[in-house]
Amino acid sequence: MAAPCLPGAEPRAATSSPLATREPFGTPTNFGFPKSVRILRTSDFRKAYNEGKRFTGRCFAAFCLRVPRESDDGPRLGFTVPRAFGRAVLRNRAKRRIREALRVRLPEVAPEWDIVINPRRPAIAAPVEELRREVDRLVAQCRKQ
RNA sequence: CCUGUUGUACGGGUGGUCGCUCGCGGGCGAGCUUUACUCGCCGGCGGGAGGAAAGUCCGGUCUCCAUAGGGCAGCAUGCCGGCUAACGGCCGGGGGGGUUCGCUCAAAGCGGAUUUCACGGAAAGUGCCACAGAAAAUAUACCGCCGGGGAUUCGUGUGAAAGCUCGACAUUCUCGGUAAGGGUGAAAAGGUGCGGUAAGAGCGCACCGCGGGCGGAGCGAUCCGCCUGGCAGGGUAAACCCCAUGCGGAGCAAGACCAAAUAGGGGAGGAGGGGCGGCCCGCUCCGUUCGACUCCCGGGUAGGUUGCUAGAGCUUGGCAGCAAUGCCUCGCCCAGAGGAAUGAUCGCCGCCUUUCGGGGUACAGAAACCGGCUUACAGUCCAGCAGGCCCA
RNA sequence: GGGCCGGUACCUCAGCGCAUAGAGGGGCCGAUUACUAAUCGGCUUGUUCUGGGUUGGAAUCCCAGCCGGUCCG
Repeated sequence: MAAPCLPGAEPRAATSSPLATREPFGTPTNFGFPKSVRILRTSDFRKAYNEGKRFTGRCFAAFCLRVPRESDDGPRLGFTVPRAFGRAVLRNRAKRRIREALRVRLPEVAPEWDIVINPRRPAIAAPVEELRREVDRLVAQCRKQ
């Protein structure tokens, strides 16, 4: 493979960050994931589960809730992995892989969304391309206009 | 050299890109009159999972409840000595059991190697011991053996006979002696041998075992020797229990501070209630006028800071000790998150495997912190032991 | 961070030191019926979760482990 990573998803995202220098094999740059864009409160999780729109894939289920916000610190993201999913190593791996796949696409999502992700078992071993495809479908639903 | 096993050390390396979190110092901006301080943004440097972080089976540190106090109950531990902050852990020693080898004709015994043991008490008491067996815990009825007496039958002597005398390899009754033997059973009231006897028996003797005493060695468990007693008396305490020792209870969601939330709203009960745990005592706080506390209705907050990581810490060298470990010394700072970071992805190299396309690379993720134990684990290094092959 | 409970046939369970480890359901075979269901008769099945230990003897007692469930803060 001459250009092994990111066949389709990468180029237009990079344009939104003028300071980023383009690396030859780089994934999109300049997309942090600080605490301010994470869902941290139990009440926020509750609301997303009860009122959010459900989006189901093979590797995860997502609950998306449109929240009116005056400031533009959205969109926000949260993860829930139950104990029944597996041991701690597996829970962490599933969560981290989905988070990284979604992190680089976050600027495309409209800021008014709260998204809660429930990973599923296949996310532990699924190839990266499959994860990116599912993230594509999720982002398409919550895209910025 | 290969395989197995036990212990020990390690448990992929390197580079690119994009992130997360903590710390350090820098620039810019804002709050403030300025310093200080706080907040935001930007880029820089440094740290960032384990040997088991796991299971939560033990022990502690720490915090609050009284400076953690007395008794009962409960739980745990249980040969001896040492180590340790402590332990149910570790080290060393003793004793018992198993396996194996040697001495020996063999057994017993002795010695070596290896392995294993929750190894206080069954002469404080209670319970239980199926089946089999005469008997399963008080030892003694039964069978058997032996002796005395009687009856039957037969024989013998005498006699006319009845009967009497003596005897028997027989059958049976009765009185007594005895505990050697009695198919069993996991276990049978010391064992073996000789003597002894009507038959027998520690009845006597020798050796072994056991109890008691004395002496010696050892800190001690215990070992060795001598004297003495004919023998105490089954097993089971991972059955109840007894003895000794230890344990107060809860746990970082412990606990402390700040902010927010207010009204001590309405109603009913009410002399006791809380700290306090299974119970009692004791201590302490609040209350019986101004009403503690409990219940119901209604309402509010469930955010931040701290505890939070420099420690029974790691490491270099030396000394003491058989060792566990301790002491001295050189150097080091090594995660502190909080819906929970420590990652994702792409190369190259290493290792294993291959049907030459490739595939695989263990067990596993800190949650206040330490010391153990246990369990999981691809592969690699070293050492010990066992087995096999090759060379000399 | 703590407490408690369970694991026995394919399933649901009983059994509390001396059993050939049972019951119900299921399954299989046969009878009945034109056929099926129901009914009746017979048969089938255990590493008692695993590994040690105590005992003469363990599903049962003790220890360790594995798995599952549940409760409290």
